[in-house]
Amino acid sequence: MAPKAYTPKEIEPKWQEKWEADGLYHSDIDESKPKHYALTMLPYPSGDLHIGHWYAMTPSDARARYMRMKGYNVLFPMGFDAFGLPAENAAIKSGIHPMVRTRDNIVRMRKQLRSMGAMFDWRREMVSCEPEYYKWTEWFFIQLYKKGLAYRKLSPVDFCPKCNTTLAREQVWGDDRHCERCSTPVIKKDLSQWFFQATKYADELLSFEGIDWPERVKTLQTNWIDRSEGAEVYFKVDWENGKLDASKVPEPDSRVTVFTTRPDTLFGATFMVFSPEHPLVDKITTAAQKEAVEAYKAQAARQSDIQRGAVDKEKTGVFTGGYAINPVNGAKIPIWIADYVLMSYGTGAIMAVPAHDERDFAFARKFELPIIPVFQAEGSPTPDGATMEAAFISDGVMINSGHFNGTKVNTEKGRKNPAIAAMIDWLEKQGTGKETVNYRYRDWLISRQRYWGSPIPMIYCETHGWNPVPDDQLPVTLPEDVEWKPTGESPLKLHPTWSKTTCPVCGGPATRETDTMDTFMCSSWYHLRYLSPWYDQGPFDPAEYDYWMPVDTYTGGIEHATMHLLYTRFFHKALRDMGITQGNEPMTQLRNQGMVLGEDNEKMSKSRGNVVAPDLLVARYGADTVRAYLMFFARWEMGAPWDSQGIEGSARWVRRTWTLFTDEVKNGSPTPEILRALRRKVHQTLKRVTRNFEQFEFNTIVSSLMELLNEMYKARENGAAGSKEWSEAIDIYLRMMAPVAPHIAEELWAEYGKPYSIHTQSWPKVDEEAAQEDEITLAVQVNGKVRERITVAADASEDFIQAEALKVVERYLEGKTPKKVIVVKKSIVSVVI
RNA sequence: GCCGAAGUGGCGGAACAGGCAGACGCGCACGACUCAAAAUCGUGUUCCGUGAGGAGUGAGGGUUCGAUUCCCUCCUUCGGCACCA
Repeated sequence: MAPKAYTPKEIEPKWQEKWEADGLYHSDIDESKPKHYALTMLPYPSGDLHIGHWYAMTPSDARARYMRMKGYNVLFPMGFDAFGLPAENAAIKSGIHPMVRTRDNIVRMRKQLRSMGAMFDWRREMVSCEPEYYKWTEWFFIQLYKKGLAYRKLSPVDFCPKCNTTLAREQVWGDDRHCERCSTPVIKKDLSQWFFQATKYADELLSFEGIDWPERVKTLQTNWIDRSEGAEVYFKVDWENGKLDASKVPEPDSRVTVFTTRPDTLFGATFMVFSPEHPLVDKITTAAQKEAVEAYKAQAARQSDIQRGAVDKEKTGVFTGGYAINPVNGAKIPIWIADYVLMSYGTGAIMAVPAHDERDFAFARKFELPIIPVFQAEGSPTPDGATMEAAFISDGVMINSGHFNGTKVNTEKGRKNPAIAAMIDWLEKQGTGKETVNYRYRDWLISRQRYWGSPIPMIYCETHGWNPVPDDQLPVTLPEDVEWKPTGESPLKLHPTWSKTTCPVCGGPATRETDTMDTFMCSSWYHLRYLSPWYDQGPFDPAEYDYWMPVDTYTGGIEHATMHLLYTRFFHKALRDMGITQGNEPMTQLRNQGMVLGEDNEKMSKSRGNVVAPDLLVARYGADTVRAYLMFFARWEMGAPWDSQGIEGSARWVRRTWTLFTDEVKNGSPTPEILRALRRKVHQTLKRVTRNFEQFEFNTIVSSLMELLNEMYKARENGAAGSKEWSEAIDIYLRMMAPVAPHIAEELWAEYGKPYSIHTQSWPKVDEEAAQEDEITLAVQVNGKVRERITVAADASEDFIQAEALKVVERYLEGKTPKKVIVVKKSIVSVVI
């Protein structure tokens, strides 16, 4: 009998339909089983499923399937992150409504997702642009607002003067920072926008206690938040020329606050630098300096922080004509503006200590400002500020610092540095400063001047200010009858009636917020909507929450390390403090996959023409082969360039499995050794594959199965087919293969008359005894070089092994007695002469 | 500049906890089958050397009987941040 042909085109849709019809992958609360919530990052419905989606999702699916076979009640949902810029830009170009386009794309992508044969529970699908979903996105906004975590403030944004709109960061192109649409250079503009106070949680976000996340992600988040310890110091500032009084502690309304990590160097502050955007600049600038200051401000406004930050840039700046009083010594120091001070970090103003800061040093030398060293290396001659060649930054003792002289200075930050501790104590006693922690992390800017996003459910009334839309009026839905104008103005703003409403307080005429929310807001809680997308009494059913949360395993790309993952953690913690969620973290375990590059080793992109289309691969090889190859061809967390030849190997493996399992069984008369060797290989493989699944080592899962298959071919040659050991091998092999290649495993399982479905079977148990070796080959080293090998019984004594080893390497011993012989059981004998 | 990850055959990669480097696969070579080719099957495939043997996991050093694995210095590539006060 010739083997049946392997026809994935028939087998795969057949099982996909049956699984669907049987609800095989429905996950429901079952208190009798431990739960496992496996989550993979949801796609943006761009139109077609990319090979990158497959690379992210199929190993995650395989592991979810493995967990299910291990006895867990597994939830593995899928949905769409459906709001966002591309759909809106396409609408402006083509006139097709984003909702129409997005829904079309989702229909197509759903079909493509189904072709993967993943165990998604489609009853739990969520789509973030549907009103049933964004109703709750709005609701969450209101909860955060009510908790005092949402606020409005003026914030500089990139603005295109020609299109008359703000631009997202990805819409600003090139080194000259021009508008994506009309190529006009962008400028910065202050707009009043909504923020979430994420910085309130900065310290807590720095703690990763109790979560198993990659070190890499933890480092990225830690660096992103960038906590630094120091002090704020208050300087009295002269903005009505000549009214400075050094003897008085400045009143809050007549002072400027600086943040410094080196308050111990305060005596060396010889000038002050403000960011050009600092609000006090206009007040302190004297008439004589006004022209120069205005010119400098205009020039700085055209640049981004990043351009301004270009490392080796020559220092520039302008004197304002204003002065400040150094609170420690009453010195009158000039105030400059310079673009190396950023409004977005600290307080936008610094005290400049040129003797001990490289940037301040360069600035002082260029503009001939005084340099006063305030500490020096112990026992060395005191440096002269006029002739110093570089800022001094190491351990030492304080000098030129009044009663602080002699205090030790080291390079530690914060109170670990005795000089800093002493200065902070003194500042706090004087009321001219206090210990402070500063973060690079900023509050989360929520507002987008765009149509295709969740509306911000706020209403503005002339008399009652901002108020949230009442709950019973949620969701605020997007109007459909809008015009797409290439002016860049949000259609919500242009709509004749949409923004007109009544004030929830007084019932008088009021206007809606026409900005929409950042789409990261949608993705900060989608894992909660999956729990019960049908639920309408709240964002999720608490019963489902109690059973499934937290997410046990979250998988996705590293590119979300600082944005999405940080927002989600913040969101969860904020909700926790409102009693909406429980526990400190939303996701217990995180794993990141790498990227599939094009065959040219470059990032895949349409313009490069190196995109690999999964649909074509499925048509040619079947989903099982594509899945197997994606798991096999690279270390998952690393990724690798695509290899269109390489997939042939996985295709061969799948076909060879098919051939072996459907081919005529030749009954033979195998020796007991052959059968024992077969069992040994089966259980050794099972042991490895189990470990590999636990540790996300997908590539070696497939290679172990390939090895076992090769071994089974040999065993069959030797007559093993038909034995009970052979049957066991088939059974265990298929169970191990099922998470990787679910269709062929199901088909062959049925072929053997085993009970449907293989995907509800349990994961096999390792027979440790069967996995043991009878004989062991040891390498024998002489002075670190492998010279011979010996094969001994597994239970051979150490003395016996040593004697055997010395016998075979006699000719390498040069007649000497070995100084030392080390026997490492099961592996090596090391002889030292 | 700072922080992080990674460097192993022609290629992707393997090596559980410091113990035989190169599993598995691609590619390539040779052979079988075929009129021929594809597919399939078999054999070989780190480098140098006919050989015995020698070298070898980015480079150099160290610890150790023994290092891809641990430590130090350096180089390269990739990612993040970047005048962060």
